[in-house]
Amino acid sequence: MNVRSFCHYEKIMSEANFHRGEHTRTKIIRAAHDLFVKQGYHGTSMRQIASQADIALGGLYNHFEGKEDVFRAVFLEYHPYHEVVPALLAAKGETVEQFVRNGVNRIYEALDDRPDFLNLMFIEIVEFNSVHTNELARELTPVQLKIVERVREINLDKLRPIPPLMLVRTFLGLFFAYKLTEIIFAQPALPEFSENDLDYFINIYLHGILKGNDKLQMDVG
Amino acid sequence: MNVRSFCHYEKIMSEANFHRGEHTRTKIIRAAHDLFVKQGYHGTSMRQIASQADIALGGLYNHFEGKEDVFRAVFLEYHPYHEVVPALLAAKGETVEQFVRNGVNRIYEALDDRPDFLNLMFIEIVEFNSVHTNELARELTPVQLKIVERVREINLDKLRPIPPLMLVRTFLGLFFAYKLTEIIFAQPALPEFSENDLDYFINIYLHGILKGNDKLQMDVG
DNA sequence: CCTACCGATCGGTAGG
DNA sequence: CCTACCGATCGGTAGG
Repeated sequence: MNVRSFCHYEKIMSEANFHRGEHTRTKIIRAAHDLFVKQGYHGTSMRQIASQADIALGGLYNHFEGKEDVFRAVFLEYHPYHEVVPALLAAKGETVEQFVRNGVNRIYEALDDRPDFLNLMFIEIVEFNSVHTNELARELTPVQLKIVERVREINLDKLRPIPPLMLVRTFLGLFFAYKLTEIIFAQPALPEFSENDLDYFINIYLHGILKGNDKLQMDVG
Repeated sequence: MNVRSFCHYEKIMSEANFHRGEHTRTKIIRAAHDLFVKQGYHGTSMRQIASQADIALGGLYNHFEGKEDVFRAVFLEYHPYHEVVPALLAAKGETVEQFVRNGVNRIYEALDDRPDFLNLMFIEIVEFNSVHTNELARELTPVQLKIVERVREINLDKLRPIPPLMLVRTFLGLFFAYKLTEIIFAQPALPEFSENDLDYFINIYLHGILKGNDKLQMDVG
């Protein structure tokens, strides 16, 4: 939880008030998140957020400096890295293939509750020219290093020569490729893509990073 | 050019006026596109669009029913499929690898002038819940079939068993993976990613779809 | 009668 | 944390 530096007028605050304030702030962020991913940034008004969070419009400004500040908090609080980084660090397996499949499963399950996590990133890119994304990238540099270290611990004998960071980047790219092409190709009227579509992406990726003629353990293709 | 069905009241129109009207419509779409990709949908006002197109606000409504109608026209006119589909159909090569590399180059060059083509798709997804994307997907079904036919003409001996449509989908996913992870990982303050980053994605993809132990002709990894 | 626009203004809402 | 407002601007439309 952040320091409540947004409360300029409160010099002294009781424990009870502090927790009440934190709770309100959390309510606002959740309400704002739901509205932003559904309606976009400019499409969502401060009045809607206030109403959804069960406070008056003016009350928002006790917790946030303005609309962009609300979005920034939502973005930092709901960014998928909260799920993705622990999943990457916790992934286990004896071979690279097992590691990748385990990592995919962990991430897939962690993001399953939030099918619209991409919307948050898209809003940030189009409405704020990725300024918060860049801010986050700077802050997460040590985390990147930690992940790279973790990758180096794996037995990479069977891996083609690919820099660890590029390995992580292409791995995450897998999900973007899958999700975005699903949106592009999908036609709600027609029968859905089969459920093992993601498997094609995974297997192509695994064949792509592994050496030569080893057959994958759980190949579907 | 589309039929000007938006002018319900026009029963007869002279050639000169028709072309003047078409030109104005084109100017509006270009102006709106530039503003939308820079500022988002709700972030762009009809007044800004009119101003940028050098006409009065009221004049917009002689060409479009409203703001959403303007965006729809921009989306259909500037969607990357205009560049991507011809590039895919025109790709040449004697091996799958040559085909893929040629296709990548054609698409890369065609989209080079429009680094923000993703923004248009992102706005559509977050602001309109992909309704225009779905509309487009339905209209482009025959085009999909044409591309799949084209893929079948290629010598696919060296290819792992992957359905042609999945081949096309993962191929396009390549660009999304590259572009989006570039945004996520990039830090303007730090030295840029090297210029051959895309090559890693391409080579992983090629290794991923091709059989066994064949060495790629132009491998960098 | 038409097309292509204008200046002015409508009812509501924006962030603060 | 609320009520009561502000300057400005929103998308869209009026008559001419």
